Amino acid sequence: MPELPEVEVIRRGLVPHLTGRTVLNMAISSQKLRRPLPAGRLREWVVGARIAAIERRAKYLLFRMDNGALLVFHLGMTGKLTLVQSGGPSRKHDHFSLLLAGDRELRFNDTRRFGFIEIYSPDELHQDPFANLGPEPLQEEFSASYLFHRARKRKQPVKCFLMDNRIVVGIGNIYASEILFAAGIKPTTQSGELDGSQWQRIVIAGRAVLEKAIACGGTTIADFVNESGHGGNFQNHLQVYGRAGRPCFVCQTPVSRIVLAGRATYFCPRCQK
DNA sequence: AACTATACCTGCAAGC
DNA sequence: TGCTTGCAGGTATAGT
Repeated sequence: MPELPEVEVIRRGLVPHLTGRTVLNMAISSQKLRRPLPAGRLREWVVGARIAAIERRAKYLLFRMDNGALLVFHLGMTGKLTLVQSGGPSRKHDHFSLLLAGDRELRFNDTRRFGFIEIYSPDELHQDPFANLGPEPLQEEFSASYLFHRARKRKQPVKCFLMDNRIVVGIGNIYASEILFAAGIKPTTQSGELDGSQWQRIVIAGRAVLEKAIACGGTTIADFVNESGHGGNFQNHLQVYGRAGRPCFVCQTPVSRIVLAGRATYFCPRCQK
């Protein structure tokens, strides 16, 4: 479900409500998510602590607690984090909740349970838990020269390369197709064959697509909702994703659908070279 | 080493 | 109607 824009939309929505709040208690379901919930350590480091800041790294949401611990959420495919009045009815697939000062409750709901929740103590943070991740696409380090060097000699399709979080984070299956359409590059192109100006187009298109998606409140295909339970509307701006057989908005050629590394991939065979 | 297929889950739509 | 099949926004791991 959520790629970088959706996680960022949730983060921005949570910040004004949760920053500075104290966690009074928590509820944990017995079902495991992608990993088992670290119940004891969550209780130890989160209950009674105050949320000092809410950040994002890649598709991870990070809650910096005032005791120095880091609470990490990953939403997987169907994870939702919503803020509700405390004591509201629980729903199917609710797996975790934080009871907050001020009668609010943060609920983690995840149908497919591909998401997870992790907690790092201050000691564990001496080592960066995200050291294996590539740069953020909205920061300077994501540049044509960086991509050109990382892609050298690689035969991997550029779409798969952009979805590798060791190369660059936050770009998932929807935005990979959209970015390559905006850049005018065919998703099957071997990464190592792209030149500097093509990478430059990918960098520019990447930032533009992701920023516009954030401004639109994210993409809701089936079930993405923000912290208030509302969908986004970038699905109304998608150029190729999910549009197989329908005319390209630019040249009217039918949009193609192929499968790369097991994932549906959409492109315009005329606009993308 | 580089790349792809698979596994993890539930729910939904399409086809028979 | 009811069954089966395929597909879905992520990513770690196994296999070639």
